[in-house]
Amino acid sequence: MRSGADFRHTIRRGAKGVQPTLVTHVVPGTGGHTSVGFVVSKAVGSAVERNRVKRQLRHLMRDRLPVVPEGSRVVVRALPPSQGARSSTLAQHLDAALARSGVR
RNA sequence: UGAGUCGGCCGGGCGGCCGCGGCGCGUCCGUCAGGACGGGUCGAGGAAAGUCCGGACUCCACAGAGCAACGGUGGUGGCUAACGGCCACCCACGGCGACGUGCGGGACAGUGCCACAGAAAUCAGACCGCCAGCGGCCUUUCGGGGUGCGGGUAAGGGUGAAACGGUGAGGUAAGAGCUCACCAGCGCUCCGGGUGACCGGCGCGGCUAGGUAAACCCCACCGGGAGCAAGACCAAGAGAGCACCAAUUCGUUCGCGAAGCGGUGCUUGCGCUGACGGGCUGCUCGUCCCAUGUCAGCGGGUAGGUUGCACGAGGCGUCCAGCAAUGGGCGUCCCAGAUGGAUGGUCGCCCGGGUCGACGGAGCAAUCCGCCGACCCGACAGGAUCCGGCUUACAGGCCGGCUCAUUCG
Repeated sequence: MRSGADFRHTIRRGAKGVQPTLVTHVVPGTGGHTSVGFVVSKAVGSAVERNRVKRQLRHLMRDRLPVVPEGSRVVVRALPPSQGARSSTLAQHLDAALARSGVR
């Protein structure tokens, strides 16, 4: 996901899943390709720390693409506690948040 | 061996599995666009950071020029595209020393300021003290002493960051560069050395001069403005109303009626361009741009895409010139170009450091060395047009030069 409009639409209309380190927004089955975006604000940390979190989430989300309905739009927002978190922790929270957002 | 100082460099490594961005290649599929798979190659830093200086590049303005204003820089010589940077040297200060620090032009061009303390803070200054004289009073051992008044005195005391040179001698009522000798310091002439800042020396002068210019100011030198969201190209898009013409479509009683792509004209809105009048940091000649008004002409706007954009003040090696900064020759290499922004995720082993414990060795001991194990830690920090600097942040480690102290030879 690349355009600001897609991000805005998904965050406003998507089903929310809230966890300590992240929040997911999912709009299922709008047709076309499945798209995923990440939002890591400056509150999370410096550029180095934000990139690290974004890379962890990108790899975790890649493994979960098969369980997301085809054509969905997903936005993962990282919260400040995600700074320095282990990938295993982020994985747990991502699974739980996606479940609350109606995936699976 | 210990203490110190300066410079240079590195800033985790290897492997398994799963992945990412750019650019070539091959095979296959496809309606041209393109897609799939395989393989190759390149893919963050010493600070990529802060955005503080300097440039390249681009646009705007400019015949441009002078003065003024404003901003910046400030020992000398060199280096550089340039710099407020770097190198070497000078001077001052600190250190035994290696070395470090410097916001290093001018305080006889002028103006201002110098708190508190102190009597007095810059054409300085009599509070105490010292001194002789004078008159009154008190006292007297008849020498004088005390007190008071005006006067002389900058040697002494005290205040201060700073009090108008220092030491000695002469001199004097007491003193004073008042005079002399030496020393310090200031100015000037001359001689020698150096490209220069400046250094060394002979002589003379008047005897003595405070600080502050990151206070105003003076002097010398430098400076047009905005910035890659610069700029260029392309795609898409390009208002409303009225009138007329009208491709085409629909209906038709074949007369025509309705809708209307597109075009023309008028009105209005918005934007752009030009002219007039007016305004530009001030002035002069001159010129251009712009808010608004009038007139004329044109049609846009918008971070959509492409480009700018990565062969460069380039990296590495070597030789030469130079104390060095740096420059030159030769050879060799191609080395990030993303745009919600790639260079990674995870696991294992190793490496480095710290703490604790066991064992062995040396020693009277504190302790040191070796080896093994467990646990913990591995920093600061992510390109966004590019380059040269500066500044700031940084776990830990490596290499080298030099200095001082001690011991031994």
